[in-house]
Amino acid sequence: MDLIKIYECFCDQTRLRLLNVLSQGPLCVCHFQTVLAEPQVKISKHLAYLRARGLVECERQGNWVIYELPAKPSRELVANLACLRDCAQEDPVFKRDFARLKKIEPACAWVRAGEPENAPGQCRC
Amino acid sequence: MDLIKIYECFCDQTRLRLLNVLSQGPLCVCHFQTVLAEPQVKISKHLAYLRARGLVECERQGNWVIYELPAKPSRELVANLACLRDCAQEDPVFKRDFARLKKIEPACAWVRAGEPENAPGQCRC
DNA sequence: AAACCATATGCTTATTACGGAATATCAATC
DNA sequence: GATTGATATTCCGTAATAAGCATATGGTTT
Repeated sequence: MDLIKIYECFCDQTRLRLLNVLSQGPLCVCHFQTVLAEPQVKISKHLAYLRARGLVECERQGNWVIYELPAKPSRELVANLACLRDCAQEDPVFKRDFARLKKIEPACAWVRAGEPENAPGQCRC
Repeated sequence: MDLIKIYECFCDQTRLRLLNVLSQGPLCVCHFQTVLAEPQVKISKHLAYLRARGLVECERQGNWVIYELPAKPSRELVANLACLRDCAQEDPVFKRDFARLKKIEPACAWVRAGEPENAPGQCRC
């Protein structure tokens, strides 16, 4: 029963926030730190947790590691992410994350565009 | 963030099975034992877990305790139960539970009908 | 190669979760 | 009131989780 893995990932607030933000597109770890305003260890560990259960995938690009939702997500994952997205609509925490995400959008445009050659020498967020 | 409580309840297989079966209507504990084919302690504890988080409600009727989904479920709960129902459609474990539920339907008709006066003197399942 | 940056991994502690065996509660019946 | 039936709780051991600190890794730059 693969559903369990999904719900194990969903039952922590930090992970829900990560997944919610990821629904807007790929990001690298430093961006998560800024958007969630949580320490690096915390972000990194929860991403590892998600990765171990197949809820996210990642790819290294130089110093940066880009995380994104699976390219071929299961039916269950799609359904539950949609449900989450729906439920999170009004939640202040999720809304705040989205607001901060919008703010740093310029700084992470190269990720979304898939242009590692445009990555800054140093993190800008 | 109330979503977390929901997902905490969802991340155990026994609880998912309980909720799935409950989606068909109220039942009492002995019925769950038969349908899930799990020991009494296990069923009772997981029902208590669900109750503590508001995912189920219960009412005593003589020797029996009837469990059901909340009369006024939150928007999030409704959405997630629907999603679960959708995802569980083809799962063999859930399907087996439904099959066993159908088998004992006569034995628990009085629960669904809300007729405690028709409860048998002794458990029939 | 040394310094630096972004990210990951041990290690520790506290908390919570799960299961089973035994026992307790609560209600009905004899 | 003693017994029986249905359900809940306690106690135990084990395992998983979450968080922080310190440190390690992998890659880039000088």
